[in-house]
Amino acid sequence: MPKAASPNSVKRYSRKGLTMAKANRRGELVCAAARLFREKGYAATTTRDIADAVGMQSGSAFYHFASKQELLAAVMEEGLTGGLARTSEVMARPLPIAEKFRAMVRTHLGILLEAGNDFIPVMLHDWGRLEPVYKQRLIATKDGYDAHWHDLIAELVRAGLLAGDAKTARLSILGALNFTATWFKVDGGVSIDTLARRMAGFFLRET
Amino acid sequence: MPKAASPNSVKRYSRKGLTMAKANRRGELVCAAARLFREKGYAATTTRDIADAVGMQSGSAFYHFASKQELLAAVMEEGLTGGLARTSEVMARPLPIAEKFRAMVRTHLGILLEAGNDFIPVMLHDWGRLEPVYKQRLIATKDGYDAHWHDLIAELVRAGLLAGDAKTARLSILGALNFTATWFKVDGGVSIDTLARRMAGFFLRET
DNA sequence: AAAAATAGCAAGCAAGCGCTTGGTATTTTA
DNA sequence: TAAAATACCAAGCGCTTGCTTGCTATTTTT
Repeated sequence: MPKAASPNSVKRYSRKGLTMAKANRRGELVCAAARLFREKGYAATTTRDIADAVGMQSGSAFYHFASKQELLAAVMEEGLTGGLARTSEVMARPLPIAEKFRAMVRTHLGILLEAGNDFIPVMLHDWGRLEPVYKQRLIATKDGYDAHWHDLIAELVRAGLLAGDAKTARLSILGALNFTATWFKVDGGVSIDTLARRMAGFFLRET
Repeated sequence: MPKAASPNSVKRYSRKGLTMAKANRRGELVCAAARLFREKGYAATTTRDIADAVGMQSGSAFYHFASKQELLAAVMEEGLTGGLARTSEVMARPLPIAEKFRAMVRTHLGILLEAGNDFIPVMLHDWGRLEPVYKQRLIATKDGYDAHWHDLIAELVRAGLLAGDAKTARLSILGALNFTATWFKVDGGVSIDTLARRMAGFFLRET
């Protein structure tokens, strides 16, 4: 039985070790899925929509992904990997803590709002639609992400630059930042840079 | 042709003029739909799920609602009407502005997090799945809701109790509050009262 | 008491869904 | 250069979906 060889899911789509979406057909599917999931939601997006968006027959997408769930997981993993990389880089900068906070706010808003960055918004909106087995595969990366914010905000509270307890501060700040994904429009008059400066200024207690 | 008379959609389900869900069969459908839409999302919830939840045949729900979209609109309208009533009552109280802010934060968190209040969370999550014609019917109520927060926060900024410009403050605060709907668990150790006090304290600049 | 309105049930239809299958052209490896 | 792997296409299968239809039992109105 010469069964067709399908590499289906264990497949690198990177260049020089760095995650680089859209480098091949599989990456195109992930990007198209991310865009459509963000626009219409996971459940309301059909696998035909996604295949059409990259000029494929609807069944052909299942050569690259075993299921629609695996595609959703790939979208979120792309977002988490890219976001964690950007965030780690900012955290490693030798900056005064208030400046680091401003840079982190700007970076997080970039991850959420910059054109083409649909991955994390999909995760924020459709995390509940991802089956538990796929969630587990992402939680480690997700925790690494949160840890950076945990450390950053704990230090800001200790320095008296944020009010209240660290947990309330973290949940409030990340809630406010994440919620921008639901209302921010690229052509809405305010740039990401400006929004980041204003929001950081709203939270920080300058001394 | 003795066409069956179906009152479908123009139908009051109130008692003594006050919106009182679950008072009749139609109200039961709205509440069941709200719970299921919140748990699984609008698109992933079937009309059979909803009918089953109230012990109806799947087709019978369409005696009360012309379409699944009308059911979604009814869920959101129930949330907006109830939320606006609670919010207006708080705004009318003769309180010092900082106390009024604390009361508004508590009320808003109640609308989002109290058991059985699934309506506004559905609106926050699935607003994008509502067809434009239904959106327009809700926007007036939605604006009345926002106006209260607009006035409240403008006054707080003028009084020096909130930092930054009023728009940034409003978007940040409402973002932080609304995002609690995605992570708050009733059995998560912290009560709504406590959370409200902490979040209000995080935002306010006490003088 | 007749008529009409209310609130369903039982059955099912057409369209759309995720996914599978058998095959093929091209590229890569042995 | 033969064999194997890659990256699809064309067709369609079985199931689920929102919604419709014809009918009936009960309550309300005239």
